[in-house]
Amino acid sequence: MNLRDLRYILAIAEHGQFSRAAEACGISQPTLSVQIRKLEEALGVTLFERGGKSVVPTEACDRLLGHVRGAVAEADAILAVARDLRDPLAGRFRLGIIPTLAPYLLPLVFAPLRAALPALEIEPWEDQTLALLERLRAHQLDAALLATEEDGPDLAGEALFEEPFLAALPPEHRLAGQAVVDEADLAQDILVLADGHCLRDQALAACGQAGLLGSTLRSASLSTLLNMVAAGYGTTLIPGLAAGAAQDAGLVLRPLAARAGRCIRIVWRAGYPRRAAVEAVGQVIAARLRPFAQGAAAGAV
Amino acid sequence: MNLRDLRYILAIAEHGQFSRAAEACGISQPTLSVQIRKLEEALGVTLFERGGKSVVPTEACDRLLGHVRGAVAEADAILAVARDLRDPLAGRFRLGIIPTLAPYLLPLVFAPLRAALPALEIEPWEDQTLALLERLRAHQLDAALLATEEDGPDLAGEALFEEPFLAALPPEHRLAGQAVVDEADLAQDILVLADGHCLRDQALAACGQAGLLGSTLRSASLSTLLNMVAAGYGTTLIPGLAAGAAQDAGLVLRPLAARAGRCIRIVWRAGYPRRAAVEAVGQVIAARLRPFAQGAAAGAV
DNA sequence: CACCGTCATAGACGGTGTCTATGCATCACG
DNA sequence: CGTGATGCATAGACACCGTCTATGACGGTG
Repeated sequence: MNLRDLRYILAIAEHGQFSRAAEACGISQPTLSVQIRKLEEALGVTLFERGGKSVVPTEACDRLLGHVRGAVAEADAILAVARDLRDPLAGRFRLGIIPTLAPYLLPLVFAPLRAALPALEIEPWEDQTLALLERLRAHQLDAALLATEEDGPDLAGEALFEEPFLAALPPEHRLAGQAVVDEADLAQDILVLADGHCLRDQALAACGQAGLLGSTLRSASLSTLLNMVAAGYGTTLIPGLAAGAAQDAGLVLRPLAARAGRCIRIVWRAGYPRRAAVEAVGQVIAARLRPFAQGAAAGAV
Repeated sequence: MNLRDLRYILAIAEHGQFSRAAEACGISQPTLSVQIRKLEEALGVTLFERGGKSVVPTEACDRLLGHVRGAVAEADAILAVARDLRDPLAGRFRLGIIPTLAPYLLPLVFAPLRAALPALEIEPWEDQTLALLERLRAHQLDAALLATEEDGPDLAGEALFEEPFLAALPPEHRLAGQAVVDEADLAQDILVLADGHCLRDQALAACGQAGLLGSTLRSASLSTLLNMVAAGYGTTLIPGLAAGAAQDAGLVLRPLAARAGRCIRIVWRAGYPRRAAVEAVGQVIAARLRPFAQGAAAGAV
């Protein structure tokens, strides 16, 4: 039995197919067939039931899979720690980012990150909070940028910066004349994102949950939402970093009376060995965002 | 990196010496030296500080050792679990059984199965033929006991025993006086099971499909059917193993002139890897039913 | 009926883990 | 300060095994 074999098992279990799994492992399909057969003989256990088109893990395989994943994860940890010992700030770094943050934050921080951490190959991965947490726990991400509060005892997090919310209005809207908009006033015709976006819940919470009735329309993306508001379908509440995009869409932005906002945090697994890399990435992002935070404190972004 | 290499690391860490560690691993000392050096080069980390007499793990090695132990422990767990799973006559065995067979067969074969295959945890699953075939193909059953003929090329089956049908009559019925009942005579007032039961189709086929018009009432279960017949609503045709239950309900049973009956088969997926378990289960059931088959040949069950 | 996708099998090749033989460094000791 | 003992490193030979390409068997599909 070999670590390589274990990775083969995981690949087949994931792809449900020998050929795809072989491709994913970078070997030929016959090689994979032979290796799995040898492994099955060595273990004395049939791992997969081959039936024409489909390859289904046997119950025996299911009972082994946990340990297989464990062994592979530990092996990966060894490699990661070794790399970290050579140079903590080098290697691939998979960073999850929520969709209401990624398009506005990444352009800001990508260059500074490359400059400060040239050896760190940052791979952004954009998805909603729950999906990111899942991938994080599955060791498919090294860290994630989230706007939610706590994530369980197996994860750790650190606040990077505060992002105030802004009222986004069509120019002709009755509230556009005010210098500051009260959150409760927004609630009457607020448009929110689709389920799963943390911004949706936060926007509704800031406005006292009222907007729910008024808006059956729930946009899948923030940019769609901005265009909907620009077309006069209602108002919305946007994160500060999206101010530029909102202005480009022709919207009027106003600070909120109660200064509602969200806190962007970087989150990682509690046992993650490359803490230095997480810290460094967090530092760079927080440093890049500091001028914006001061601007927000002054009431304009 | 290799699981073998990881065991080498642990051996050296334990013995504090290459030669002893090599001996413990069953390899020569030069081999161990070479392998560790290669591993150190691959990881880019010096693992042991060789100082003349003493071999001391580096700090880097200390930080890796936990993961190394973890990986080796998981690998050992895989081997241990596989050893447990090696016996095909052990573990869960999900056996589908049709409703017109289960209540009468299970009490007969459950004890013999436990006696002959003590490590096999048989989980009966009672449902109609089509549902069982679906679950079988979906890998949610290991095998099924059916009374139908063929099931497609992706499945295989083996006959276990023949089960003759019997005419079941109320004692006061006009046919009750006959020693043998002709199938066609039953057709006039036969009651049958609801759609989906294979016994329904087989009973109608045996009687020439005639009974369909006479009986708008279609029972959902065989025991309901027996009670309906006992109450004088008609006659019916029951599988031999239900004879006891029918007599308990106060019915008169008569053999059929054309000796209609059904064949109980055990069916499994063509590619199912635990053939030995299927064979063993089939053998035990067939052996238990052999005395009944002789009794049926003599005309009474 | 031919074609495509899938897994299994066969034979050839190259890498690598293993061995034995030997060299080198360190340490104990007379 | 030699000398032997002990322990790790190096070198070359060999065998195994993981890999490849080519091909076969099987099932589904146009």
